Amino acid sequence: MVDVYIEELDRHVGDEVTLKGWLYNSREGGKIIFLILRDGTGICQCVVTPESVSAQGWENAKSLTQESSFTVTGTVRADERAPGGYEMDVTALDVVAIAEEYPITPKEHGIEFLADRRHLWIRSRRQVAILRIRHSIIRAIRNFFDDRGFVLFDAPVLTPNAVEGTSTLFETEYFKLGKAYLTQSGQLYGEAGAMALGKIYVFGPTFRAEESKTRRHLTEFWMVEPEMAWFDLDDDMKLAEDFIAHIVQTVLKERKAELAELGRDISVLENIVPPFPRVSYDEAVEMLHSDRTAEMVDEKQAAAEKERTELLAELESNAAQYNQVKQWQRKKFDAREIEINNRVAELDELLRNLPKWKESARNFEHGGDLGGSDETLLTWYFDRPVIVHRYPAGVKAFYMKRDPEDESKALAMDVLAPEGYGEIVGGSQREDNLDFLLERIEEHNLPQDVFEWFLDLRRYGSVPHSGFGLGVERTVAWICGIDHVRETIPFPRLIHRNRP
RNA sequence: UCCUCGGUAGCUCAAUGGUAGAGCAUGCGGCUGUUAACCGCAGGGUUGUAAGUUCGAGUCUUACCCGGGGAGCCA
Repeated sequence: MVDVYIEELDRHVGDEVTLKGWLYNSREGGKIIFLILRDGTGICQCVVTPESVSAQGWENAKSLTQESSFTVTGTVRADERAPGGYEMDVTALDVVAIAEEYPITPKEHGIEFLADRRHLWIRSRRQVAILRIRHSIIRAIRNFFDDRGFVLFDAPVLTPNAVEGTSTLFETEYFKLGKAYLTQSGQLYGEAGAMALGKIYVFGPTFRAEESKTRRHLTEFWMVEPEMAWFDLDDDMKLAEDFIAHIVQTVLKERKAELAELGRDISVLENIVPPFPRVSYDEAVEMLHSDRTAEMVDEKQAAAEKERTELLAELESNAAQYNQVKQWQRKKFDAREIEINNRVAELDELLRNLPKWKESARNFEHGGDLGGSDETLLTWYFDRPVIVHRYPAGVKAFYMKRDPEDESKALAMDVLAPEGYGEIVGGSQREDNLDFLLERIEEHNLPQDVFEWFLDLRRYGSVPHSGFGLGVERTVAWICGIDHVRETIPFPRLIHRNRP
């Protein structure tokens, strides 16, 4: 008898094997029980009848509650009807632990309820799929850099100062040395690493104490930050697009089943190959001002209104039939009503926002930073991530190098993911001239003394260098096609939540 | 910090100012191929908190608490 995982069942058709796991769901039909077993690698329907198992085995099967742990032995059989494609005809079943009444039922739940039970929620198929994709993404990130001669370079989490002097950071007392802060970026340390090792990447958790309450923000998130000596902005952009394409193509290769579980449209991801379109800030502003952008907003508006009307018509028609149909049909109607109400609420919000987006794009003032809606509109032009480069220096960090061809611009670039996911990468060529950097520090009213070590990097053999940061959770959300980063990390830290 | 939406059964949601409901979950009964199984029965409520208007408040008003979405900022 051999113990196997559900993901290995395809190699054991016809064999008698043992599965170990938890009861995901069950259906009982008098003299037959269907047990849906999950083991972390997948789910498998196990069929039990009084003839197939001992009297004790039959009693065991009947006693199982949702999430009870148990082991089953039986013969593996391919079955078209089964989720996952394989079923087991059970010959023996042992209970390990009967679960108390499990709070997360196979029906719908609200986000607060689920977040309070995140330690259990991660057992759900959807969450398992997301976390497995996250794992593949992180492995793809490390492989990409490792295969190209980058050295992993860990930056400290506790730092004595704010990197960019702008964001609000988590603060703590550090013995007799005064305040210390949780890092908001490993970048400055990464620059030191690049001067020592050539090409490095910092990979770790990052903290922001801003009160951002949106689907794109966590207070604790993971960021990977490559930093390369002898790279200019063009090299930086080329690396970023190869990097992102590599991540997406790796997930497509390794996690087809999980993407299917999430209902992700694969064809959208298959487009993600280099080269990515490059748009300068100046061009981006022109695009925002263009008639084409206004038209696209109008088209979206019309499509949203049409969908809204159709959904409401369906709701009305269902309500009219409600009293004449069978009970099972009523349940379908009830479920559909919730679905429609949610979608209509989404559409209503979109319809409220679109006119504002249109206005804001039309009236965008050259020199300002791109807002969230402006970024979204820009991504509508392309079927893959778009790189926006050469932003006004005023809206970017002090350490970014000015464009020699236009001193008002910084050699910065952001990569915006399609489908409204927005900024997943931010990077730049760094200022390598000591005097210019000193000027910037003064302009930004930053304390020079805490940056002395950083200035040393320019004093002792300064070279052109560049780097960028990629937000892991935003990347996971985009690739998975899910609408909130809180589902992309095992235990999300949000402004109103730090437990479990 | 600001804007906006919400809080009704364990869960997801209904309920013109007029007797608080449904589905799921739970318990019991039925059913040998179910796919969020189905059919029947049962138990289950201080409508977020406090005050106010009213003959009467889940519903209207005010304040507060908690949460969702968004702005700013950013990955």
